[in-house]
Amino acid sequence: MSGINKVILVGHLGKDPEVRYLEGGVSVASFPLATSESFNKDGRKIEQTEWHNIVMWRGLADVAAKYLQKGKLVYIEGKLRTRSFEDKAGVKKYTTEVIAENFTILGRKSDFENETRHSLKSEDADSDYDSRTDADDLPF
Amino acid sequence: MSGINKVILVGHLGKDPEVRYLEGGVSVASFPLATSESFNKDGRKIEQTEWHNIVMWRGLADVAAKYLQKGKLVYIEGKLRTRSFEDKAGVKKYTTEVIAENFTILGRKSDFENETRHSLKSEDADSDYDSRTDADDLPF
Amino acid sequence: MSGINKVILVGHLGKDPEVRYLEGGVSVASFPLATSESFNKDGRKIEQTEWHNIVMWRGLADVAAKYLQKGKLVYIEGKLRTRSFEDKAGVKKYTTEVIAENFTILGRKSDFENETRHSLKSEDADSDYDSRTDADDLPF
Amino acid sequence: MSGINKVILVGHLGKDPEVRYLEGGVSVASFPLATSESFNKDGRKIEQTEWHNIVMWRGLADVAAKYLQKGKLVYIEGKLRTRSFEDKAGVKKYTTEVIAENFTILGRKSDFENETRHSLKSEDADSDYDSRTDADDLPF
DNA sequence: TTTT
DNA sequence: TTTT
Repeated sequence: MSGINKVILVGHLGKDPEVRYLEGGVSVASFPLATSESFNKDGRKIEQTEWHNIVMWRGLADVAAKYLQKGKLVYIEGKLRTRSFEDKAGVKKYTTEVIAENFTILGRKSDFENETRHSLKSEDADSDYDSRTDADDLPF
Repeated sequence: MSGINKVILVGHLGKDPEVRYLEGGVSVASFPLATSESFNKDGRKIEQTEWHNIVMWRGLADVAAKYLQKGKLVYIEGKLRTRSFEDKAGVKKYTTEVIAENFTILGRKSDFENETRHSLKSEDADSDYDSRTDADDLPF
Repeated sequence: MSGINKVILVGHLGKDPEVRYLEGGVSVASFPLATSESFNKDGRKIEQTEWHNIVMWRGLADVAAKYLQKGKLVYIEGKLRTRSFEDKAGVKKYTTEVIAENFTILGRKSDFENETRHSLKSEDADSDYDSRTDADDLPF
Repeated sequence: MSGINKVILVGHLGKDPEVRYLEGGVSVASFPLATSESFNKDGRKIEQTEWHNIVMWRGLADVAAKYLQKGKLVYIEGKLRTRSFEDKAGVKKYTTEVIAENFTILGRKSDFENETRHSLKSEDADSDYDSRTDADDLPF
C-alpha cells in the first residue's frame, strides 16, 4: 500500500487520438506521445525521442477526441500501467501505458480557443467505482 | 525537442537490486518496485499493485547496491524508456523501464543509518556523454 | 493560460492539523510540514529543513483532521498560492501556502489503520465551483 | 530527514531575468513566472494567475540570462525555499521562492534556436558544496 | 514545529 | 516480487 505512481510528460502527439467505445458506451482514447531530449555528445547535438502510449478514459477521452490532434504540444499527468495481451499469433505480450489523469494543451496561441485544464478520474472500463466526470473541469 | 519525461514513484522493492558490470566497468542495477493503490469498490477495499522495472546506472547503481534491499520503501525519480530485445526464442519484445535519476529511502528509523539523497546523472552504458558521478550526493 | 503549478512534498507534520470552519460550514485544515535534506559539506553532514504551510479544504480537510497527526510522514501533492493579509498591526504581508489536492500517508505500519489515498478537488472557500468531494477516495 | 521538496511549473516569464553577481563571481538570476489556470464558475470562464519568484544560481543563471526573456513559456523544476529579509523600513519579512534546478523552454519553434535542457545543481551562494556546473547539459 |  |  501507500504507493505513488505518477508520470509527468510534455510532448507532441504522434497521431490523432483514436477513440473506441466499449460495452456500456465507455469511451477510450489512445495515441502515441513523443518526448524528445537533446544533449551534447562529443560536441555534436544528439536528439533522442521516447514514445509513450497514452490512454484516456471516459470524459477525458471525449475531451481529448475534441481538442487534441497530431502535432499538438501537451502536458500530461497520469500513472503507469503494464498489462498483458495476446498478439495475433496468440503469443502473450506486455505493454506499458500511461493512463492519463489530466492534461493541458501547451503551445501556440492559435491552439488555445479552449484553454481549460482537463481532468478526469478514470479507471479500467470494467470497473465503475469512479465513472463520473469532473464536469467542472470540462470546457463546456 | 522540448520534451519532459518524468516519473515519480514511491513504493517497495520486490527484490534486492541485481547488479551487473558492463565492459568498461560500468555498473547497472535493476530491481522491481511495487506501487500499490487502494480504493473502495462496492463498499469493499480493493488493493491494486503495479510493478515497475527500475534501472540505475553507474554511481547510482553502486549506491543502490549498498543501501537498497527487498522490502524497503523508496522515493524514485526518473524517466521512461522503452527498448526492444530478443527473447530466448529470438522473438523481438519490448520492455518499458524507469531509468532512475535519483532516489531517497523513506520509512522506518532502522532504515536510516544513511540518510543522504542519492542522485546521479546516468545514461546508456555505451554512451559516455554523462559518465561522471554527482559525488557530493554520495554518502561517502 | 496553459500553466502548470504543481508541488510534490514528502515530509513530517510539525503539528497536528488545525481545523477552522468558515461560513457555510466549509472546513479548512492547515499545518506546517517539514521537508529535510541532507548533504555533505566539507566532510560534515549538514541537514537543512524547509517548512511549508499546508492548507486543505473541505472533505480533504476532514480526512486530514481524522488521519494526520504531528510527526506523521506524508506525501502531499498540491499547488502554490501566495496571498496577502494584514497582520495585527495592520501591515500588509504575504504568505505562500501549498494548497493540497491529495495526500498519502507513508511510513510505519502503525500509521496504517487506514490506507486509502485521499483526494479532493478544493478551492477558496468563497467560491463554489468545485465544492463536491471525491467521495470514492474517502475511507468511509 | 528523508524529505522531498519538488516544484514543477509551466508558465510565462513576467520580466526578463535579472542577474546579479555575488562576491566570488557567483551569478544569481531571478524573475517572476506566471502560471494561469482557467475554470468555469457559474458558467463564466475565470482565469486565475499565480506569480512565482524564480531564482537560479551559477551556470543555470547564466543560461537563463542568455536564453530566457519576458513572455517565453518554460517548464521549471525546482524546490521551495522560504527566507527572511529586512525591508527598507527594517521590518522582518518572509518570501518564498522557487530555487530552480533545471528548465526547458517550451513553445514556438522560433524560440528554439537552442533546445537543450538546462540543468544545474545549485545552492546558496555562501556554500560551495555543490558549485560545479552540469556542463554536459549546457548548450555550448 | 517534524523526522532521522 | 513488495508493503499495509
